[in-house]
Amino acid sequence: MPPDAAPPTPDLAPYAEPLAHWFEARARALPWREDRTPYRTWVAEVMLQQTRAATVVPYFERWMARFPDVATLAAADEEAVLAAWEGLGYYRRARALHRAARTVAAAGGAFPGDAAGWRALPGVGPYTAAAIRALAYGERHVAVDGNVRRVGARLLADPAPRDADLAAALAPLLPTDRPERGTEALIELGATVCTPRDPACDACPLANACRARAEGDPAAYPAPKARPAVPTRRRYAAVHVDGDALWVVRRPPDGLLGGLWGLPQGDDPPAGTTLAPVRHVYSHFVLDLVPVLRDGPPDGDGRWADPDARAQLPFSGVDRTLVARLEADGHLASAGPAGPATLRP
DNA sequence: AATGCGGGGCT
DNA sequence: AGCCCAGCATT
Repeated sequence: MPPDAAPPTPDLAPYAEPLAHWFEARARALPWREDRTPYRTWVAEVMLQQTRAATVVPYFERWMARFPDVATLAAADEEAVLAAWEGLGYYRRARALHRAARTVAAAGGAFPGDAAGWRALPGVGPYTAAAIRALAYGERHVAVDGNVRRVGARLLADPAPRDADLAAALAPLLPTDRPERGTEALIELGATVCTPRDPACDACPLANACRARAEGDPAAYPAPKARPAVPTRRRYAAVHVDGDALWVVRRPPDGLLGGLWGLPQGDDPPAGTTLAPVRHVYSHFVLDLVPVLRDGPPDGDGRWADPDARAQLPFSGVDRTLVARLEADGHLASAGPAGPATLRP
């Protein structure tokens, strides 16, 4: 071998059992791991799309208490489903989960029997389908998510590996018995040891096989993605108040915050009293939302929401912030713990 | 292949 | 102030 050639791809098979044992000894106790039914695994994997496990845990617990099985979920109102999802983000996931539950229920309540069936459900893509098959059914294959992509990129010292190539290259890491331990171990390793910055290689069961570590700078893999700068948008929220009620509208089902309720927004300033703007940071833009106190009746479709209704309806983060601000500044009555809400010292 | 889609935790 | 997360749907 020439002296400047890259080291050969490591033989990973000897690491399969150490990896599985590492997982059994060190894995975090997460609720969806307690009872690996297809329903629980499916709900967890959809919640975990682009969302950290620690964030998901309380949502998953509440969800399972509220919608313990697919029939219960299918029978629920979309409003209740979105309310249970409020704060988790990417609300299309909740609507897809709900639609898929109704599809499954309409088919007699049985989950799909093969990969193609799972993949056909809304909200189930390549990763989620692979994860459900591996984790809930024990099928032997690697599900490639962001964690596995990073672990694999470092293990092979490949700046931008393709998912299919990675699944094949990492397959030898699945143990002979209960291969799902290996699949989940790779995910767990990426989440807790092989982290994006400052990986804990001393704690890694694969350290001796890792080409990126041998090179000296494992955090250099995978290659960082260029991200466009996020623009700032100024928009206006119409504030109509009637007693303790606030006028709210439902957002269109698709698009940003689809299906959630909130104050009517527009690109142009309506007539009225302008209040201090509320800033909210989304992934792809920064919103400066300017509340405007309006006189007269609202127009268009919507409803009046008193404090109780505001607690029940699904709202986005910025609308929650806005309502809290209006209440704190005395523009809107809140639901006081005792006595009339409008009573002020 | 590129873009839209949340919110939060960490550095 | 970035970065990125147990990704998917759409174009």
